[in-house]
Amino acid sequence: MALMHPMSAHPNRPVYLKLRDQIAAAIIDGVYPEGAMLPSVRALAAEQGANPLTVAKAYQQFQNDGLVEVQRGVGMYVVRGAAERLRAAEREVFLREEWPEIRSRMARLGLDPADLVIIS
Amino acid sequence: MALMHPMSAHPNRPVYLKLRDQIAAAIIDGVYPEGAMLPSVRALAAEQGANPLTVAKAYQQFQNDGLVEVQRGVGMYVVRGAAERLRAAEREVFLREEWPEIRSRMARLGLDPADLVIIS
DNA sequence: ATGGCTGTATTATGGCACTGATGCACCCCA
DNA sequence: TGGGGTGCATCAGTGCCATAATACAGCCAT
Repeated sequence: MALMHPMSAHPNRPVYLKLRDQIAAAIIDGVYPEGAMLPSVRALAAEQGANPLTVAKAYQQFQNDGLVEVQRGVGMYVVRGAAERLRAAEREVFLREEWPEIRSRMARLGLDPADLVIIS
Repeated sequence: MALMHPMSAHPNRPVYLKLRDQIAAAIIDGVYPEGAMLPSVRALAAEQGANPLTVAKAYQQFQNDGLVEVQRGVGMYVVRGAAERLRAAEREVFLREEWPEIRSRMARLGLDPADLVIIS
């Protein structure tokens, strides 16, 4: 039988959002440490097979949030405390918006988080 | 600070997908018991403030999966065993595709499912 | 100072998903 | 045999996304 939730998240999630999530994860994980320079829009675009403008759109949100600092003509740098602020913000959103839905969904499916902790 | 995941889960989730999830939940929960007729596309559209076609698109997937039976000119009916098949299928997808991502995401955020079981 | 790297602004274009309005085919019941 | 209820097909419109081609402004090492 065909699956029912081919995409509970989003199948056709916009590229610039995927990039944003990926970069955010990299910052939190320390792949791009504080003070380090992010890959240039052109470099990351080439690496990811995307358009430089699309990468710029992903970067845009980070400077809006003050997580990266732009030095025109030089590059974009991860500000101090960015990783922690990012993680705190994500955690906040996760607990408030995502986790309740996940819980009720699991309940409906007859699953219990306690049981799944062991598995993975 | 602006949040990071304005739509990590579903901000702009298409209406027809929201409806599909909602209907699937209703079937699993027995709101629409086996053998019962689903609300007509027009009725549900009016109730949800959506377009009849959008509702039809949501229903479409259920007939593709053989979970509902169509009687032209009459209505759509929930087939026998639909709830259980639906729940099994959803559970399969959840465990295989969603849960791993949730786990790694929680790990990145410094969260542990075991701790959150108590909260909610 | 010049070439090469940064990010950024502008404009245009194609594609695709979502939504909407209308009309048709079908079935049941009075 | 009508009338009102089904689902369904077609066509059109709208908006977002992604791409593209340029061009500009700033910085730096050679």
